[in-house]
Amino acid sequence: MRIATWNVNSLKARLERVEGWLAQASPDVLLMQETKLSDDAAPTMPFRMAGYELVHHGEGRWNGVAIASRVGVEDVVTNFGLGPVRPGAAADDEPAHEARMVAATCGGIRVVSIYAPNGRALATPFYAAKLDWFARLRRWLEASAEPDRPLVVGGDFNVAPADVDVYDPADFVGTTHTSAPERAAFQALLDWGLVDAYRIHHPEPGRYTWWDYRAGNFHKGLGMRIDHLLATRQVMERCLAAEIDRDARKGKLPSDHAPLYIDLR
DNA sequence: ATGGTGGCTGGGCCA
Repeated sequence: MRIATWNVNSLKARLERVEGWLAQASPDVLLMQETKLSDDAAPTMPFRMAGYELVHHGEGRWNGVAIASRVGVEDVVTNFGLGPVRPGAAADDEPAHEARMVAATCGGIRVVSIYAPNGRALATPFYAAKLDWFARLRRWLEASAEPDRPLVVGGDFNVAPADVDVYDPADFVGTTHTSAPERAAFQALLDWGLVDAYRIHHPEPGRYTWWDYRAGNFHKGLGMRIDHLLATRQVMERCLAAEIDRDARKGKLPSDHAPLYIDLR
């Protein structure tokens, strides 16, 4: 069983590339982020034609998460079960106002597709909201999931967990994605009972999932590892491999993220 | 130190 995650940066703009990647990589489950679509604009039919059910949770022009599965979809939960998102609501309003979380059970494994807030800059309300969002994710796991059951939390975490996950830690001092509170929020997920599946299989530095479109950063190798597949022990016991498909970042009009996948026996 | 690219759009905002 292959489970993948990919921040596609607009599923509308990327549909052909996603279809091509499904055909080539043949994942059983694909978690997507930044679909940038409303639910009624979700491309259900193209996925069905490729053999996948599509569960989409979006709000329109920003954010948006989805799960494509060819091994079934059960027990869908969106937005941490808080109800419909309300785009434009105040950041401190409840329920959460952005489409950043959808969960389903696929092939006997609970999968969660998440798109963590970027945070923009330290000492902004957006950064504080990012930390609050991670605290909410952790509380949701405590309330609605079991660390001794098969579970995968995957997506764009917008956190590089360690210095080896960025090309030059000095470049990130005073910025988001590498700050101690963000790393602590990531660690709190591991402490609950999740394992960073890619890092277990790849201790080496210089492995990234995102490269800025600008300044030729991809070709210079200037990236960050901010997309992750975190899995509970029952999944890790079955995990044979974890890979980043860097080739999918190449060519014309790619996403700025590469897909990441794990293979389970 | 700055700006660079891309995807919403239909002017900025966001990443």
